[in-house]
Amino acid sequence: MTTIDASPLRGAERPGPRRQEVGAKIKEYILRNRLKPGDILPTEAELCEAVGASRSSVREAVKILSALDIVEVRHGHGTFVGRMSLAALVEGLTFRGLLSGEEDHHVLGQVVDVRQTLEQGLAAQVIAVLDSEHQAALSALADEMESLAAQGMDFLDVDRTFHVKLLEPLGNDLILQLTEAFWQVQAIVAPTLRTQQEDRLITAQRHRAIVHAVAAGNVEGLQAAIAEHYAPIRASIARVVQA
Amino acid sequence: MTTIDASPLRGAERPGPRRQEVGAKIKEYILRNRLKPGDILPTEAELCEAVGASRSSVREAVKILSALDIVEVRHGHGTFVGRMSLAALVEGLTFRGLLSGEEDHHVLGQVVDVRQTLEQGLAAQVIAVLDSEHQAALSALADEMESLAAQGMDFLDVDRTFHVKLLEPLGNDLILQLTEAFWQVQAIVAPTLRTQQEDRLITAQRHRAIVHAVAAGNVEGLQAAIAEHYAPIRASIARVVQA
DNA sequence: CGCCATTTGTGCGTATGTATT
DNA sequence: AAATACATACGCACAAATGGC
Repeated sequence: MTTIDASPLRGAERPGPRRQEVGAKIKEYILRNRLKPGDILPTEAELCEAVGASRSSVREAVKILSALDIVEVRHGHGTFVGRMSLAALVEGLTFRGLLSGEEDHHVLGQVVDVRQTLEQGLAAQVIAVLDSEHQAALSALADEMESLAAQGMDFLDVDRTFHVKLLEPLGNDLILQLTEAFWQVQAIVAPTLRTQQEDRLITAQRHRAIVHAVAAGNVEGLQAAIAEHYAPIRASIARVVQA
Repeated sequence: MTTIDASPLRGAERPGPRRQEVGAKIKEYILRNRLKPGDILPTEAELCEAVGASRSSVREAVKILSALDIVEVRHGHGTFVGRMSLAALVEGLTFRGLLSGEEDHHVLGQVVDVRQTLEQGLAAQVIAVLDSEHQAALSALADEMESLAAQGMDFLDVDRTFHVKLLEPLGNDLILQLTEAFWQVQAIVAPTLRTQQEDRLITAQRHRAIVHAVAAGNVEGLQAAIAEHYAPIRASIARVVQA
């Protein structure tokens, strides 16, 4: 028999809502079988039989797990173990930011705080583990940003790549994903405060200052450069609060 | 008519899965009506009619939103705007940690890295804004921890409160919630590496060192104290990796 | 207290869209 | 091109929980 049981659960218990129970069992199944991202899971019908629940309950449970990127559903193909990204964090924080952004942008300000804290706090380690290869890559990205800014174009993708590359040598996946997540939140929420084009030019130049500080191996200089890099967005937020 | 439309969507489009479309409309509804956490939403039946979808689709959409804590469903009562906590981050990261913890605990190690980076990076601000009231509270918590540790009892709740109180004066909700989220992940995942009782005693004492550094207004001393505070858990992780 | 209306939770049948073979 | 396997969507009926009367 292939019954999936998270816990022995004797006869008449009330383990909460059905979908929660089913979700727990699916997670148990993944753990017990040592499944990795991309591995396929049983079909809905099989899951129904295994956990003893109806399709509705199984579907709702799977949808919750897919929202957390613990599983990934591909229409007409099957259900697979997800890549466990921080997409849920992005969506949740983005919505909070949009909701708060109707008046002030205090959530956006907090996101900027966290980004700056993380990057400044990691400044010493970044300099310690930096190799010439990454340094060259960062420099090239700064060039590209300045070029795009000069043409009045936005450089969102380049900016995102820059901040990821900056922390990549640390070898900490979680920090990288958090960085990208907060970047995405800012990128989605920030446009509600229409930043001037001047700010973009300044921001581009501030990335070069970061590269210089990294190359010089100056920890305090890097921290200062990071702080100045976030100054324009902070000013934009403050501007809205006053108005 | 009370039709909820996120976008004009002309006749025959393919706006992706039904539940996604419905979820977007529900979020739109919350935004447009400036609803706050705790406010009630239309019933499932009303949502069905408003968005023109079946109850199954609406339910799946609502379940996804509830997983992100954007809405909160109370059986027999109704659906409400959620408190938008970071519960989804906790659940996702916890599962990742448990999955990786089957062999090494690299996810747990990354969580510790982030916690330490945040607290060290905020050390200067913490000292700057600290008042005597919070300082007394932290000292009392350190006392309690040492007392509990001496009796061989665990002090999880006290530890959690300590780290929250430490960063509370900063007035940044997001940082506070992230701190609590990562703390929860560590509290759930760490028990899979059975930490010795000695470590608990040491950890309790290290909290007192943090209090002293804060009181002394010594930024670098505080950062060092924070680093040493995380040393035992790091050692436990390293121990498992070797074995 | 019990009763009852409201609302969400669960189960099931069926038809449709999608991808692989 | 056809067949197969699978997820998607809809609709209905009933169960369970909550709150007010």
